Amino acid sequence: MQSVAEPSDSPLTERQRDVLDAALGLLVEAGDTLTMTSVARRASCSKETLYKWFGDRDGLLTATVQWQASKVRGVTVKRDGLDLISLTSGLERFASDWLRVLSGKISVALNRIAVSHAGSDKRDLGAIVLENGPFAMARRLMPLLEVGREAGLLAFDDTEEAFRTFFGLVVRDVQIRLLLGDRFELTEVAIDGEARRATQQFFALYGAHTNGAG
Amino acid sequence: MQSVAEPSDSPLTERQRDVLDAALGLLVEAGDTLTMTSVARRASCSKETLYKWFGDRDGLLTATVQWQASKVRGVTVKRDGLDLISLTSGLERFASDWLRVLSGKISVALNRIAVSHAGSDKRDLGAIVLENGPFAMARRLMPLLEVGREAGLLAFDDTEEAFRTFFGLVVRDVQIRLLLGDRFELTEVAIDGEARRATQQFFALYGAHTNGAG
DNA sequence: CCAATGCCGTACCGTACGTTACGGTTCGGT
DNA sequence: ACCGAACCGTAACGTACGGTACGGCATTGG
Repeated sequence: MQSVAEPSDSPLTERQRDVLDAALGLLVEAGDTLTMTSVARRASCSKETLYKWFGDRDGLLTATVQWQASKVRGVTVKRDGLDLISLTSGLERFASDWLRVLSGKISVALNRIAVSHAGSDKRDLGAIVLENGPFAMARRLMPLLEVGREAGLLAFDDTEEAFRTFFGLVVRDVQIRLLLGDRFELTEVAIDGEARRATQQFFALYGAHTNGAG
Repeated sequence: MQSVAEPSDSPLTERQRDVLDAALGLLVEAGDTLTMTSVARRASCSKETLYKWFGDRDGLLTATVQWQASKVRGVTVKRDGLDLISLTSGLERFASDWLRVLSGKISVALNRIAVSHAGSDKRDLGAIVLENGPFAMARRLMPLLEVGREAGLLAFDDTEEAFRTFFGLVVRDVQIRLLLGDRFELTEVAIDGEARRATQQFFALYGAHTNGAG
């Protein structure tokens, strides 16, 4: 076991990013059945290089998931001049963005990989996906909710509770059905409709003009 | 390829059920890394018998998932004398039962297997899990919701819409976090609390005394 | 022009595991 | 007592794939 450069330590070269993109494409197409040989062929590189750069198969998978995660860093929330209209549209955009990402082939493939490797004693892909999936959404959304509360538009005690309810209203059974392979038509307009409904229901539960939660 | 008795065709013998129980235990412990050899050893049977009974590894997994599914057939809904109290308690029991099953080791293991095999061109475990998971819950719950509507206690247009919202309020991010390997404390009292909250929120959205949905 | 380095392509190795084959044992039927 | 079926235990086979070794080429620096 020689010392291998951790992907998080050193920034990736362009060639390495190309290799990871190739791996990502194969992950989407073939899922967990992707082989080191297929990655090498797709990326037009040698297996030796794969092992030198990423250590082993698990390292390659981890680096691929992290690479995709690094591509979808979220936008931040600006706290100024928040009224009901902008809060509503902000929540709706969050919801539709989330559904769009969630139903994308890449997200489905990565979640599948992470789920099937969960509980393994090796590097934990599940933690990475959690960190860049639900937890990232929470980090982006919870400040917005609290700003809404400070502006007197929302009423709740526990921000995380409120977030998780919003999550449930938005995602419902969509993600698990996608992961389990259910054929799923989720058009752009359907996503926008879902986002509007979820936001509306969230206001019905946590809007300041109604009774608070709990 | 000789003709193999499909598990759905012929009822299982007691010995076969024992074998499948052994496979189920290994599935929970080892996940998808279970080997035919390990199942044969655990079940004290020969590999030849496994192949004769179940065809191949995939057939064994499928039979195991179906066997577990057949064990958790749900209870039916009685339509008589439904008032607000019994509807509420019915929904709460549904929710708590669902969360209890969902967070169980067997459910997590089976969903992991099904997710990691989804998209394969072989027998579709995902469809089986979907059928006996979310869809089974829908089949059990939707009649109850409609009875509640007929009794003037609930107001909604689309029963499936209402069910999926209930699903979202109950499950939220619990299942995906469990599948991704997040350590999760979900005690009995916590489950009951979650069930009460979800039911309460569902009434806030779909109760007949409030505005209907959409 | 000449190392030296880095990487490609490929052949190769070791192993794990699905699958098959086979001898030995139990057991119900006649 | 004999037969055949079913099954156990285990050895053996075939293969796919992770991981390694090595020869050749292209680029860089001197």
